[in-house]
Amino acid sequence: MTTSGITPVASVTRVARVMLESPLPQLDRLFDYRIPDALIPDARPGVRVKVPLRSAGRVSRGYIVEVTDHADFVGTLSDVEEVVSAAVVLTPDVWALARRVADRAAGNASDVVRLAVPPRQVRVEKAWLARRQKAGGASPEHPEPVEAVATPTTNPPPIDGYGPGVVENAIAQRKRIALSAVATVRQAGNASAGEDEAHTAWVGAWAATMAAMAVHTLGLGRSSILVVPDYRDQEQLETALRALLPAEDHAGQGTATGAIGTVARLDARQTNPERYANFLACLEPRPRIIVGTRSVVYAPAHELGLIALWDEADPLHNEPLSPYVASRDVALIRQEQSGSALAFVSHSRSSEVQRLVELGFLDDIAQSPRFLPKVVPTSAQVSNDRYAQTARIPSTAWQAARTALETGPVLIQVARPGYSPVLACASCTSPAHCLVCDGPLRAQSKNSPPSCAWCGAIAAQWQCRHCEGTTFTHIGQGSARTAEELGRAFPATRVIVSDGSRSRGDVGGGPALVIATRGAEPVAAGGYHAVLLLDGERMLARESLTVAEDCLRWWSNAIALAAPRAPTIIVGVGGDLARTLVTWQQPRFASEELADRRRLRFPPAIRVATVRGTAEAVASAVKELHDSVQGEDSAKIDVLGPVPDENDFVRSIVRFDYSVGASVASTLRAAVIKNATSRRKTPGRPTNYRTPPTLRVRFDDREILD
DNA sequence: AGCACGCCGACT
DNA sequence: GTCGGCGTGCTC
Repeated sequence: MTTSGITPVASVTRVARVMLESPLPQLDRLFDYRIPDALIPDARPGVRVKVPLRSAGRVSRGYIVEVTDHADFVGTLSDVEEVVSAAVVLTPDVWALARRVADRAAGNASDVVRLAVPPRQVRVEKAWLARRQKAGGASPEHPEPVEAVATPTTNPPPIDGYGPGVVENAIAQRKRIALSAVATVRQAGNASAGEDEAHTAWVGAWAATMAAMAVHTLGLGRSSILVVPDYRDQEQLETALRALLPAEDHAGQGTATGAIGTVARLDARQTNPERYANFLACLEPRPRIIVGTRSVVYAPAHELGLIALWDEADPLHNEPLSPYVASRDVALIRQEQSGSALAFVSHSRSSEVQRLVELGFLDDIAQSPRFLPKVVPTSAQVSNDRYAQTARIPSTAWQAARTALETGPVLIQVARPGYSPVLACASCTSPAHCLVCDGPLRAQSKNSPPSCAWCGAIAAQWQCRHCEGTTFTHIGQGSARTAEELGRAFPATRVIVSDGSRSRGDVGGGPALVIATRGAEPVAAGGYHAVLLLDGERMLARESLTVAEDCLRWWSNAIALAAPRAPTIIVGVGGDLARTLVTWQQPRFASEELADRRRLRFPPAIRVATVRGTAEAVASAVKELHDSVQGEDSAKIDVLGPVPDENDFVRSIVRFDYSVGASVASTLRAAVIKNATSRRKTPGRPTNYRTPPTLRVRFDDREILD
């Protein structure tokens, strides 16, 4: 191809910068490879590749994240071995997000990318590429044509409950908001649509609000990502969306190789082909509403206009895979990178979100006009009624349930079954603690003396630390039995049970007794005519720093399933918690909770990182941490422990201010890499035995407070 | 991970 | 001399 005197264009070396799919922390950086001429058309940023690593014949999978003309690497480049597929699956913004999320949690970007990009499904991908080619002639050589923007056929309905235009403006101005959901249920769409399914069309008002927000965003030509904790919430949201969008927008859900409509979904219950088809649809250059559980927050989205999380404090938003970053934190980073609007929608208020509100980082949007559920606290004093006594229900609650059952369904919330009975002081009902180590006391069997769950000491000469009491009581004993007995107490009434294993999405509007464990309450058509929160004391007796916050969330979400003006009876809960529910002022409670955490220097007032490993590895990491902070910053970090952990490891907890988070993460990351690259043999083991990583770090673990 | 390189003890 | 044990380090 050389013409005399002219430098051939092809002589410029094309370099691919590649992220390797490897769990090794020392490989968590970009590697440069030469792109052979034959691969140049397909080797674009975002495609999957195979590249050689270290020695001939060994290949690693990875993604090209950048293509340049100059390698940073001084040395001979290896060639990219293969472009696995021309599909650009790791978009630049998702890559940037993955890198930032990994850095914040001292983890691998490739671990985050694994959450963001589902496993490749060859058939689905081929069908999608062929359809794209046919539709727009899109090809690696030609930029993808911009498809006609889908405009909603119906005008977006006003987002009501917050004053005219308030939420719409927040979306248009790309604000970050904490939005208090309206605490009742709504009928999705109008009654004429799908009459035989009329009772299934009731959803929490939050779902109607979030759906309307997404449809409004769609009207601005932008995509939304809606993140929910579980599939039951997802079903409500999809029901609400179906009511606002024409049927064709929901197309393609069952068929992995068919085209996906405006609404795409990504959740844990999908088959791999279904998930990949929906994922690929998100890559298309048209605005979509993307609905799913926690990892949907990483979905590629064309012109992202809104990220909205429902009930962000639900533990299901916490990712159980390394690097364990909760969807709230991912959303905050993604909002910053994309400049989209961001909404945390909930009934209760977490201390994390309250902190962001008090910083002025989130705008607090309250309801207007104010919708106040009718909450009635009552003592645990059991009614004189014979049936009520059998079921241990106080008279107020008993009467409310009886009255409501004449006209409609009644919800009874009980604690999770299988909860080990909690021992408490018989006179003041505060949880009983071990006199030796302060651990929780348990009764092994009915008649054995209580012993400590931590140190095993028998609590023989026990005395309550709050009052003078010396006798025990079992709190919330037998809530499973409660359900059974309620059925007998209300004969001739239909009893529906909904718990973790047998959960119901919705129930009809006729009289029925619905017994649900907290978090598994079905939506009732028209709302419940009464709600009974029976196991309050027992739920509060959990050993956790976040117990009050958790209970408020469970109770608030159940209360929000009541019909307007229908009473909620909460049994055996008084003080601030009851007042918070009666006045429906969860943010004020969260503010006090946050103030307490500041005093105690607990999250979310500060951040935490757990460092686990051999005593030497942990000590060395902690030393580097102390060395890394100078002067006044040294007061922003403190270390608890080390204390013994599982199998000869120790554990330290690092507490640090948000302002030094990046530095703490990079220091601990360096310690992890150093540990992984300089491994030593373990004495007394077979030759060539290598210890598994002897240093692990985890950021922002909520469970260390339990 | 998995493989190459290099530095000390027993050997034809 | 040098063979090969295993500890250490690197991967574009």
